[in-house]
Amino acid sequence: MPNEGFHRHDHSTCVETALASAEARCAEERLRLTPVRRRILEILLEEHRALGAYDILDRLRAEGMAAQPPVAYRALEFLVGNGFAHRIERRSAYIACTEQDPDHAPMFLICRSCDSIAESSIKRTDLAREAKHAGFVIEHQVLEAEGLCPACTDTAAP
Amino acid sequence: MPNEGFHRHDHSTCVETALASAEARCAEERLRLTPVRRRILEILLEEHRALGAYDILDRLRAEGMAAQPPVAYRALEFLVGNGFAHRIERRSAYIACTEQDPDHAPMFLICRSCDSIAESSIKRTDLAREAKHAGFVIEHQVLEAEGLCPACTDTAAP
DNA sequence: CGTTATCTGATATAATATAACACCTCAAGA
DNA sequence: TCTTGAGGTGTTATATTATATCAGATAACG
Repeated sequence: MPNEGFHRHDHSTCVETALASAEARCAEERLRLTPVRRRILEILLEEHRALGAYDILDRLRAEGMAAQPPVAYRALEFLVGNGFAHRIERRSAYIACTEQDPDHAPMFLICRSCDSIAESSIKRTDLAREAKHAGFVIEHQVLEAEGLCPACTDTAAP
Repeated sequence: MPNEGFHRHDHSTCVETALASAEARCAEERLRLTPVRRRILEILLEEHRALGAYDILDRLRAEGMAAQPPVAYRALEFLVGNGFAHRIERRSAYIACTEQDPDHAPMFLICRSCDSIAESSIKRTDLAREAKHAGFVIEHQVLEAEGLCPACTDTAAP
């Protein structure tokens, strides 16, 4: 299914699967998925929504782990840098990655009413074409759309 | 010219033209382009790059205007809300708008080397099509691409 | 002219993010 | 085996970005 962000699904297995595949890729590419990094990815996967760095720190603190801001920011830098998570700029928040396709750039659909976020995607070339007109070489794309998700279109304030 | 962000141009006239057209539109739509708002728009136009709210406050302070954070944030809210400026999420910064076409969403090309920013654009429908698959209604789009501008492609670090 | 909405000025504080340094650990090379 | 260096963690302190709130001013409009 290309986009399950706004749909129910079996959550415990999806967390396990994603964690396992992250572990596999780290082993393959000699990346160190240390305990803090792994736990933070797991938290993001469990929540299945965007969390602020300080939300994550609260969780870590509750579990007795080290919880100074750099702990979260460093782990998030690793996770985002390696494609295991994304930063949602509009929210200054972080969310686990649910699709990894090198040909597509992630696109996020953020509901202003219920704050749910779905990860969609767009062909990388679609934006690259625009950039090319300006002689610009894209290294990182931010595609975020804010609006109303299917569940909120009827009920939310205008 | 569709995109002059990475090119030289006559700057004093472009500031004047943009200000005049902002004034015209405000008169037309009963929007209040007050002195602070006008001055901040002018600063953004003069700089022709993205400024942080506190950069703007420094400028205001130097000119003897009120310069508490809310002064800038309120004016920026007005300017962004009415399309006279944009917020660059990747930089937590603000830039004057250089194109206004209701059919197109602004797209920003941010050079990671020299930090220049060009405003390009993309058909609104291009992203809306993706969103529609998810039953999502877009109200606001953020399209930002980070990379290297033409002037930096050769010289910048990899 | 009076009323109401909008805007400004100011203080305080919240939320987000980074700098810097000591220490640890583990693998690669001498 | 030693040692050395890169990358990771823990911690303190601080920087940067943004908002809540309330009192007073000004404009819009009947």
